[in-house]
Amino acid sequence: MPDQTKERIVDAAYRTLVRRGYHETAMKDIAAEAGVAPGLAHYYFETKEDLLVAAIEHGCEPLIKVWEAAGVSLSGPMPEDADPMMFARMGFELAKEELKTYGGLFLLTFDMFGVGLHNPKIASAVRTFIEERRAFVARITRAVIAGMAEPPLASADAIAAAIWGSLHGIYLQKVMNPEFDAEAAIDALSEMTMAFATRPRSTSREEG
Amino acid sequence: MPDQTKERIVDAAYRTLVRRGYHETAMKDIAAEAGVAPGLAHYYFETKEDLLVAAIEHGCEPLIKVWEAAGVSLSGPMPEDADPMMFARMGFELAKEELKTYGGLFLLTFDMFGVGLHNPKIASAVRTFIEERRAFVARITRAVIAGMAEPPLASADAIAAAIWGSLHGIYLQKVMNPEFDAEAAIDALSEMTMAFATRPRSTSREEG
DNA sequence: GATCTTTGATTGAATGACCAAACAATTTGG
DNA sequence: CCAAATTGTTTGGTCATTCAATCAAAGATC
Repeated sequence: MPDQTKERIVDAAYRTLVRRGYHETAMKDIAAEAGVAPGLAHYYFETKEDLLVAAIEHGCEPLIKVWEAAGVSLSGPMPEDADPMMFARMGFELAKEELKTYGGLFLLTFDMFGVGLHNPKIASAVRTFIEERRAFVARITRAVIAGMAEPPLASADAIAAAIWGSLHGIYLQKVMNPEFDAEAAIDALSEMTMAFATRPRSTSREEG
Repeated sequence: MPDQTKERIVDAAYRTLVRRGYHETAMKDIAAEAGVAPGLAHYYFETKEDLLVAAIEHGCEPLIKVWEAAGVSLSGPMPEDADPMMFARMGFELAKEELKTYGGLFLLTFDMFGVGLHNPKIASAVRTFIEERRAFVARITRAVIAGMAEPPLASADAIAAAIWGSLHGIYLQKVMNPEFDAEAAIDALSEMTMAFATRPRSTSREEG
């Protein structure tokens, strides 16, 4: 029962935070959603911030499982035998799928970003969150660069930051406006990066 | 004096909101920063939300002036005689400059995004904010596409969404971590888009 | 020119509500 | 019987917004 209860609280927190947002949900709202007394949330989580972090991690679980089912782990290395271009393409496809299926998680993520702007504890969680995912993109980027006819001027890390940033910028637009065609934007990003990765060796180019 | 006072309150709001964030600043903090009585802020602005919107607009003013000094208006058309590629390149350069000079504004912008996630009034302001800027990028994109050897599969709007998104994703990384090398990321984005825009006509390519 | 009047600007103190966290008391399960 | 789990209340504080009262200045009246 104890572990079950904690899990129930985290799940209730996730649902409530997605629905109402961090600053608009009270601890007792979460407790009510979980069907427990107001005080119990503080028994398992010292602060509301801790509960937010737990809720985000909880929300990310299914998403990470999808990636691992596809043979990729967020923190582990890329499989050596795989085609990096295929991985990149798959990444964009998965991104589209995730946005469609786990829209609430992205909402909560941006909420966390907002809170993290002026809250050290959340800020630290946000930095970890970003770095982990950006490093993942960087691993794929490095592998793709290794196969390019002419290596780019920019570092793999810089390119990864631009690509990860673009995905999240697209997520933002989608979260702020459900009418927004995020799939088309991700396809455009995919087309640009793929064209960049496969461009032929050129005689001369200028610098940015 | 009356107009001056309102301006003073908006300016105080901008500074206080940047420093402490929307949810962590009280109306009376803003009033204190402006050197007026607590009630006066509500005399000029019905709600705290209105003051946030006014503060953002106030913060954007110098930035818009820089663009107009460079011959571009956010909402107007592009000058017909200009080289679109040059405009694009200049856009990326200005983006780097802005991020260095007006870091606080970006912080406040992301704060507004966070608040807008669950606040209809702010959400509407955010949508306008995004659409205005994305449309601006789209105008440049359209002009660039017109000069491409082989037009892209993606629409100009989709490409603009990916590029604007990337810039803001990069801003986000910078805001969350000052160590982050945003200039390198913007250079990488610039390199990718420029390479894409100038790529030669190819015999055959696959779809994303 | 002196006094009254109006209007808008400004003040500072309520109001009314909310909430995170702490806590003492009770229950449960081993 | 004990320790962990759970309850529901209290605490101590916050804050947006309202409001009655003051103030300053600009007309209006005589």
